[in-house]
Amino acid sequence: MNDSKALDAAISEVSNFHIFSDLDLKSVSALCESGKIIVSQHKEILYRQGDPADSFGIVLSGAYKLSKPTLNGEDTIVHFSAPGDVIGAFIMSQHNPVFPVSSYSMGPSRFLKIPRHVYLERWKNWPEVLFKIQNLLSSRIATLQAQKTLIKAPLPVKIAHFLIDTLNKYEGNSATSLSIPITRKEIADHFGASVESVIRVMSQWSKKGLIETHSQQIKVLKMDKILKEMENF
Amino acid sequence: MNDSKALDAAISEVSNFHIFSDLDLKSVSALCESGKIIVSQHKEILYRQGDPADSFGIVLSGAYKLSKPTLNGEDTIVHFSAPGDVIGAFIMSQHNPVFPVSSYSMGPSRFLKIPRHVYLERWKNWPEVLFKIQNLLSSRIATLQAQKTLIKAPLPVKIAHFLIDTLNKYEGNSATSLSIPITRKEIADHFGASVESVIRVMSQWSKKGLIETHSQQIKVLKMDKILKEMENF
DNA sequence: CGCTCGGTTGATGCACATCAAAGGCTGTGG
DNA sequence: CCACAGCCTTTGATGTGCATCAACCGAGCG
Repeated sequence: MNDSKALDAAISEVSNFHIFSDLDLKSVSALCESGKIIVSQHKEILYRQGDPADSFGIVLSGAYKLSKPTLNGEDTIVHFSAPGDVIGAFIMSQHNPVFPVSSYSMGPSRFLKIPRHVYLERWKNWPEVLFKIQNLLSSRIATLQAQKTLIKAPLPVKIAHFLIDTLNKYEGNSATSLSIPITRKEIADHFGASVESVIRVMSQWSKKGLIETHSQQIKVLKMDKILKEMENF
Repeated sequence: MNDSKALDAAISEVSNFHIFSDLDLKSVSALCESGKIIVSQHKEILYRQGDPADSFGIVLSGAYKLSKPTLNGEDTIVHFSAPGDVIGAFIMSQHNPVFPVSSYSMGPSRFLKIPRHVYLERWKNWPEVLFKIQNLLSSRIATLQAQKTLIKAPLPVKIAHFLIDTLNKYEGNSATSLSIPITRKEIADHFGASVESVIRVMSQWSKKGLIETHSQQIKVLKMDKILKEMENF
């Protein structure tokens, strides 16, 4: 088996992420003990909402979307997880935790899955780590709150914000092209809009040459004009 | 000065809250060192968004709303804080933190304000406490996510949910009457709706005898019918 | 080759927003 | 003590952004 070799590789990978930024390799290994690397293709399910949560983990590469069905059966996308994001750690300390949302891979992705007992035995008693998780949580709250200030904005403004934010998050500040595949439906589900409306906005932009998409890879051609869109409210 | 006496009283008060539930009085005192009790009347500002955050604290009684201006100058209410809620703790560990939202009292309220250095020296190094804060944060995320599943729901459904949730949160499960004053504008700002629309929904309910309001105190008369409203989607 | 999935487009309707006007209530200052 | 301003609520008239419904196309795929 080269399972343990793969795990070692993953450990050196995660040690670069912010959450482990000032820990040595040995500590990181301890935190990732019994970790398993999950490799997902496009649109595979990682965790199903309602299932008992006996593991959590860290996104290594690609992306996962967290979604929750609405009352009438549709889906709402609650969060897009980028590499370095922790999924499920926040609920590990509950008694018999259950996943509050489902997680699906977006394009080929990798995830380091760690059993719950490692959380309870190691993570939970390690102040520095708790602390880092707290930071992750609070930045996630900040994101959700920032999104809330857009509720009254018209759809094009929301989509423009989404594009800019997602570019920053996944590709860094100066990037213009999104490597993870995102469908219009997913954008719609993120805002509670309809696919058709999202399409109408984005195909306008395509026609005007502001953006370009090839098989779900979105590319921003005229960043300045997209930024202009954001100002309409 | 009976400042210290008042502080002692507040400390025994907070020690009942969930966040301190399994700490002894001495520990709680240590965590609340140099705390000051802030007494607010209706609609007074506690923290202003953008101001440097050199303190944080715990809601003792009443309620505070956390709001953030939208891009065009209006307000979005991001969270209602009940007694026992911690305000601002999540950002204490940033360098030169700044409040991401403004906080206003709703009706007469009291707040135990604790200087930032106490957080950095005591709270931050106390695993059990970090842990409790993590729980608070994750339940706040759960709330925000749950709200997100309502984006597509029609306004009456949203308002019904709001009433039920707020009743549970502030008054407990079986209560029917909200003691904190909430205006229709505040409900509207919570959803990004217009005051008029909220009024139209709620005055229908008033006419049908489902609810009753006297000077911003909302009372639910026919809980079952309100629960029915929630099912329309 | 038929199937599903993502994208697209047009026609129609509705749930809200917006605008406008008014009355009650509270506090404030002349 | 009255006038006035500000806030909250209300109601009606009008407009519009977006959902919904329906149909179609192209691409990948078992």
